[in-house]
Amino acid sequence: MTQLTLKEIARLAGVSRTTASRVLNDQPHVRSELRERVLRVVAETRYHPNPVARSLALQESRMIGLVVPRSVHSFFSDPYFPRLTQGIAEACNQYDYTLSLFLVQTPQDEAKVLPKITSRGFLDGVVVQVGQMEDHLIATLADSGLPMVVAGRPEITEGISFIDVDNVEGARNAVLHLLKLGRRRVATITGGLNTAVGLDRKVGYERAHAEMGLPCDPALIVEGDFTENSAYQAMGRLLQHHPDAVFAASDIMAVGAIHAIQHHGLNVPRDIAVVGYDDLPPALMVTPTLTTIRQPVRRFGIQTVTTLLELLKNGPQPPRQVIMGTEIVVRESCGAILAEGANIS
Amino acid sequence: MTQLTLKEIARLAGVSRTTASRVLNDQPHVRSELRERVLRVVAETRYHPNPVARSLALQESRMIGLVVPRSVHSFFSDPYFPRLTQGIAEACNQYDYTLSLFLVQTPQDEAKVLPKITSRGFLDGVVVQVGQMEDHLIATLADSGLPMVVAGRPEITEGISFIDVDNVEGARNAVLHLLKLGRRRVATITGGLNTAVGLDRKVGYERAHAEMGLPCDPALIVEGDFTENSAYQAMGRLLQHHPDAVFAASDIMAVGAIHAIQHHGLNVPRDIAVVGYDDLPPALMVTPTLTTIRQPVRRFGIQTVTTLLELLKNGPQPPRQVIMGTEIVVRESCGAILAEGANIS
DNA sequence: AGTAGATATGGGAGCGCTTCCAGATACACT
DNA sequence: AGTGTATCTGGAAGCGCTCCCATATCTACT
Repeated sequence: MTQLTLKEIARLAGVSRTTASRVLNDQPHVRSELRERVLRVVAETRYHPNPVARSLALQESRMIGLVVPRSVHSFFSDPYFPRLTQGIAEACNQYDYTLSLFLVQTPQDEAKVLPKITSRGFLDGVVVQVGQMEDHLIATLADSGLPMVVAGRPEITEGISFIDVDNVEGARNAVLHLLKLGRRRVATITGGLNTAVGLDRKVGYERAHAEMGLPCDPALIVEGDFTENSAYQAMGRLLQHHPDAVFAASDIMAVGAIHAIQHHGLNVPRDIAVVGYDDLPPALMVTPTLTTIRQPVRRFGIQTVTTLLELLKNGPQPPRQVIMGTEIVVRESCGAILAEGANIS
Repeated sequence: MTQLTLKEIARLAGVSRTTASRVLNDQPHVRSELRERVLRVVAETRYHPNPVARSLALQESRMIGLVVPRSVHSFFSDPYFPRLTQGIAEACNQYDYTLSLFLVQTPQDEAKVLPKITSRGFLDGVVVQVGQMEDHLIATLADSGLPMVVAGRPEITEGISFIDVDNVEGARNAVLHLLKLGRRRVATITGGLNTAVGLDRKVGYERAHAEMGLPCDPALIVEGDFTENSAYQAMGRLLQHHPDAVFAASDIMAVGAIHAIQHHGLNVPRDIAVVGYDDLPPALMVTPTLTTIRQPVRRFGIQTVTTLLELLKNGPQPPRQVIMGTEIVVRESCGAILAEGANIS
């Protein structure tokens, strides 16, 4: 079977390449009779235009890249990355873009992959998942001129479009939930305070107290590092200060906290209520099941793409910075469900 | 800044396009003086050839696709997919290929995405993750002529290259492990027996018995469907037949089985030893920690790519079918670690 | 000095598509 | 019939690269 090209289609339909091209691109100035003839030939031969040639001529590839830097690799152990990818891929399908994936694990990868990403004409735009200490990568991409949207909050936001989840608001709601259930000594195990996420969630904790007109006891704030073990340790220390609730800045840490509480012979949620953050599978595996903050990860991915596409459509313009909300998922560990009021003691 | 092209580079270096191209592609027939001059200009201008134009001229894109059909979406909830992707991406980086991702979730997606995938010149080859009932997709891709490797075992293997993990051997080792620890009433909770994986693991169970010259008691074989709940139910039924060990065809099911055993007041591993399959996070979250079969998922992804690249290099040829081994991860639930010999009762 | 044979060089065509633009055709008027 | 306008049509150039092939240059011979 001879290689199918537009020229061949045109020949078969008895028209010129131009006319055939017009038909394929739904352009005017083609007699409906010819249009039909071309469409029939296309259908019969199952012809599809060569996207590479098309990209070259149009100077746009209809491809966008997703760049995942090495520091994000913790994400491979939680469902964040797959869900994000799913959202992004979904949006790409919808808008007829192709997604290509760049996992940058080593500096060598970076040296190899970055030039490719920024090569003219290869990608129309790029989504970069923010990790830690990736200013360099983001800066390089930013001034390559390639349209870019950052998923997460980059360290420098100047002139950069990004989508972030409102960690302050999420944490605030978590803590507010506990306070409204009548808990009055609400502790927190923070994430690493060298990360934006860790800091934001701590701010949310403080803000909730301020809103309710309650003081924050510094003894009830302990730093963890997002691992279960760090939270287990942290909870051990917290217990000396008799909290009646804990907000852990991640589900994994919440699990660590619950284990610590239980090993001290106390009951969750009766003695100490717990709220986590992320709504990952561990939240359901633990006993009692975990009340937590769910992030709209899939929608987040979609948002990332739609924002990028807007950037593409409208050319260079003021960067867009979108902050998305969260939702609280109430389960057993906060004590809201099992016993109404009885817990307020 | 004017658009950089090969022509421009050639002009700056005072040579022809051809010569410049030769230098960039490490081809002979260029005086070393000229070569250097060109390289210097390239370095100064940070020029990188336009990959799209290159693809068009070379008739190869150096892109491969990863196609994930809708039925694989359970994979989004376990780390299989991220790890596979990681392996694939790693290999792509190494061999200078770009990976593009196609999530085919709906029939509409399929209609939209398939023509794109099979368009001439767009992808050099494709890796298809096998799900359930995807013969159609695989068949379509197969006879589009696009070089293809299937990750997993497709329903029809005729003329198709695929990489699979040896589920029979993995299950066999799991059960052998239990038998060698002296267990004599080893039950199994199988996966859905309408899936290749479910069937293979059951065959492994039987084969282990055959090898040891032991009979299989049909009462000790119960079908689950890979969910925790199905295993919990199954285990309940199994208990009436007094097994002293259980091989569950997935970790999730092993967790269900352990819960059931414990709720009946029995001890794992003393009364009943348990071995799972997959080595997913739940294996570590449960008490006692789970002995299980680990799949080489990342290496699996890499293998998938190297096989595809061989196919690309050597042209159409007999399909390659690779079966990869597994390894057993011994933890507490099988009783091998805590008590040597004491369990043999 | 002359020539075969190797080695360098660059013009030009081609990859498959889009699109400008000039020319052809149709239609409605005076 | 003749002009003007709207509507079609297709040749040709161009997107940025590779590579064939004809030509130019350089060695090492006789």
